[in-house]
Amino acid sequence: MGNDNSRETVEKLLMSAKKEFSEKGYMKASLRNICKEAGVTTGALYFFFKDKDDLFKGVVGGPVQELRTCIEKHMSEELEELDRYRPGMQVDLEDDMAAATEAVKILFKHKEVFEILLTKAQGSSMENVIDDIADAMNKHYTDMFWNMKGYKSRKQMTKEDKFIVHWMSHDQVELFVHLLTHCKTEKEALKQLRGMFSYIIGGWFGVINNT
Amino acid sequence: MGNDNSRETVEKLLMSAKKEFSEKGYMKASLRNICKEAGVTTGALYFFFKDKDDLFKGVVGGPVQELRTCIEKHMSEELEELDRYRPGMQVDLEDDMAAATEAVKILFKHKEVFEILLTKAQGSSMENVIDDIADAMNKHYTDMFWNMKGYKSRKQMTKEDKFIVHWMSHDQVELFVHLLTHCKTEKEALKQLRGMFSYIIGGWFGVINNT
Amino acid sequence: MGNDNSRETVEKLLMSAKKEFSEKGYMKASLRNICKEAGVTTGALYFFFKDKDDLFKGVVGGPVQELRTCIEKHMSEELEELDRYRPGMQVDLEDDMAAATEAVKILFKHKEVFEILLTKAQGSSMENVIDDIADAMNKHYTDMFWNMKGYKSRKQMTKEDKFIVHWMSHDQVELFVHLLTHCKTEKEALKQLRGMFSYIIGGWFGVINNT
Amino acid sequence: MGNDNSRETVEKLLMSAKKEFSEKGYMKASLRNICKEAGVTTGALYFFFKDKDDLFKGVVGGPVQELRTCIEKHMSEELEELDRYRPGMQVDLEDDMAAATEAVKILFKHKEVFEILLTKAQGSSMENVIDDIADAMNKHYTDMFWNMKGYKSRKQMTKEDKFIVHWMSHDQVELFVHLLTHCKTEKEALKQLRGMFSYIIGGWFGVINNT
DNA sequence: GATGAATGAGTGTTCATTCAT
DNA sequence: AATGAATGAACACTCATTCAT
Repeated sequence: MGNDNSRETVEKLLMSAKKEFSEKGYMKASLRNICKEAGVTTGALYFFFKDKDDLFKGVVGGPVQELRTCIEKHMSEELEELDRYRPGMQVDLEDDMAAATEAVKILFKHKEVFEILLTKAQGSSMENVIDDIADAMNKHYTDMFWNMKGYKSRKQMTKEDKFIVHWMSHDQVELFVHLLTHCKTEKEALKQLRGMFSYIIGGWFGVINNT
Repeated sequence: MGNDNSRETVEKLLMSAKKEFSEKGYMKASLRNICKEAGVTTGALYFFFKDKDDLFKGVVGGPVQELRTCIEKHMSEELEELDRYRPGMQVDLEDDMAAATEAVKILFKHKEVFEILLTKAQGSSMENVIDDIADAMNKHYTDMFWNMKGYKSRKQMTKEDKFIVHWMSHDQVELFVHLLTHCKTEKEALKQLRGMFSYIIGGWFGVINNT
Repeated sequence: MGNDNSRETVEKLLMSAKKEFSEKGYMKASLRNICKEAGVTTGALYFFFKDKDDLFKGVVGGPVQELRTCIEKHMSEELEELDRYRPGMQVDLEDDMAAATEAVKILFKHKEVFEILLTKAQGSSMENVIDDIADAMNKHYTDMFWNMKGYKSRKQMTKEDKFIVHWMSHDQVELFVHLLTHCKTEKEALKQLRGMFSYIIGGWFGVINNT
Repeated sequence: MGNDNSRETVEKLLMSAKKEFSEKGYMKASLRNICKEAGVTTGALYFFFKDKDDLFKGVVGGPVQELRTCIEKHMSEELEELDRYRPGMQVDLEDDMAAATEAVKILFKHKEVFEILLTKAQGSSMENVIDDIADAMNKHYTDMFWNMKGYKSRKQMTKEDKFIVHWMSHDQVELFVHLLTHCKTEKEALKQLRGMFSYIIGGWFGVINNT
């Protein structure tokens, strides 16, 4: 079990699946096609993967995990920094930029996979991963928000505060999606990153000052 | 021609289709189910609609047109206003808010339809309507941008300028999507609207000043 | 009943049907298409024609009758002539040619219809008309045969005689089919007719002399 | 690969398909019926055959190939013989008869299949095989014709010559069709063959001498 | 005379999945 | 570890035909 032959089969299957999912999306992808392209029978596929959804997870699972880890690391670092923040202080963007740069690098390292995940996952069990990530970021940005607002704790936040933070978290994710789908290379994406940060930061201060 | 009976049949079909598309998305929706639910045979459906896609258009076409008209009206008005703008001037948000309010009202008037369009249209010929709308807005915001930047014309814009404007146009749309999918009622959405505008406007000035 | 309006409707229907049958053949022809092309509803079609097959007869019936009449006339004339025939006599081809010429003229007068009948009637009740005509000719040629052979009556014919006469009758028909489907105009067909008669006549004498 | 079970399934499918095509023709044949009759599901059919047309080819392909091979062999042999021919010579029919006999044997070995091919193939990709065969024979008989006519080459042939040769080639095929559809057994067909050859040969000489 | 609506059985085809070997 | 065969339900769509109005 797990010898070189089987590893090779799995590899061929994943390659072929990535191609098919990328071209047709999860729903229209045909397992038959994937197997034919991989030079393998359907039976073989079902030996390694429970079902279509499991195969999909096989394709996108790794990169997604990598990204999640990166984000979690970033979020805990930023929280520490937050403790040193006092209202009126100029926020140091450099750390954020470093984190975002790292994220962009991961995104482009697995460009095809993330494109599948972002625009072709409908019907699979992972069609909501991005929302999940946004939700995770929401918790983080919530803390950031009341801190910057000068609130004593999360409990002081109004319903409107919560809503706008949720949107901003979501939009943060959307920014990365946009970079991935509108830049051809990592280099190009990194070049645009700073400009987009101006927008996000501007938005944050717009919110902080006006509500 | 188009007597009460047939109108009723079409109506039942559209109701049933709306429900099915809403629950399963365009691709997984079954015409058989739709007909059964409407108490009608498949043949009847095909008397009124060319095919699955035509039925989908029947469901979403009207509201989409309504929204398009609203947006076009708004964009031409805003352009007129732009002629009076001078760098450094405080932008009057009231007109924008009025337009956005109108859009939100349309969105919530056909909430179910727009939700289908936004998240369940994959596979249909209308899967890109939102992107199309964003593109239309892009042209508009491009003009707004170089004007606010103090450029003489669109030609002075750099590649980075164009990219960021594209993103902001896209994000404008995303804002409405967010309102639609995260607010239960029109009333709630309108209440959040002002806060979100702070974000967008803040973002715009962040970009204008920093690039 | 039978006013100008209804006549016009029938005419439009027949035109449209001819076109559709010609393009797709009886089986693949769609009554829906025929009606749409004619600018008429299905109900109207069913007022004038019993069913699909009846419509087909409406299209091809007239020309077929015309051809049948022509053939019958020819066959009775030829029989009279036959009474004057004695073994060894040179057969006068002129009468045959005249008859054949007349037949070719009818065929090309309704070229499209006969092409339908010959190559696109499969599935309709008239798919065997040509065989029927061949059978009718068979009776005629049978008489001609035993006469030329010097037999006293039809009863002297062997099984082989009957078979070959059947074939020759059938082939006579096939000749006309070939002219119709391989010549563009009546003029061209008539030009080829004489050469083809050499073949048929040669065949007849080959049979008469060798069996 | 291709074990006894699967071979058996294919065999049942082909039997059942042959029966259905024979009874209803290609177009009206129902794959569902074929599968039901074969005691197999539609999925099984589609495992072995690409589509309806492929199944049809599966039924008729073998016999057609056999016939084609036979004809090609015959035509090259006859061409060699032609080199020894001088105008006025008596043509030796024995070789032709031998070839025709072989063809008839093939035809009756697969009687049902050839009947399908000749009268029930409309709509399939093989609806023109017989015409194709006739065309192949046309090339062959063209060479034979100008040789017998005493022409130096094919280029001396007139438009009328070409037309009549085309017809004779076509008629040669028609002869076999007639034998197949009007004789019950191979034995009976072979008995009639000689008589029919008298006709064809007579026809050829009629043409050669009179044009 | 003719319409517009509706029927309902039928089509070929595709699918993810299973399982004996 | 992998094959090849088979399942069976589902799919969108088309058809000739009917009939109340």
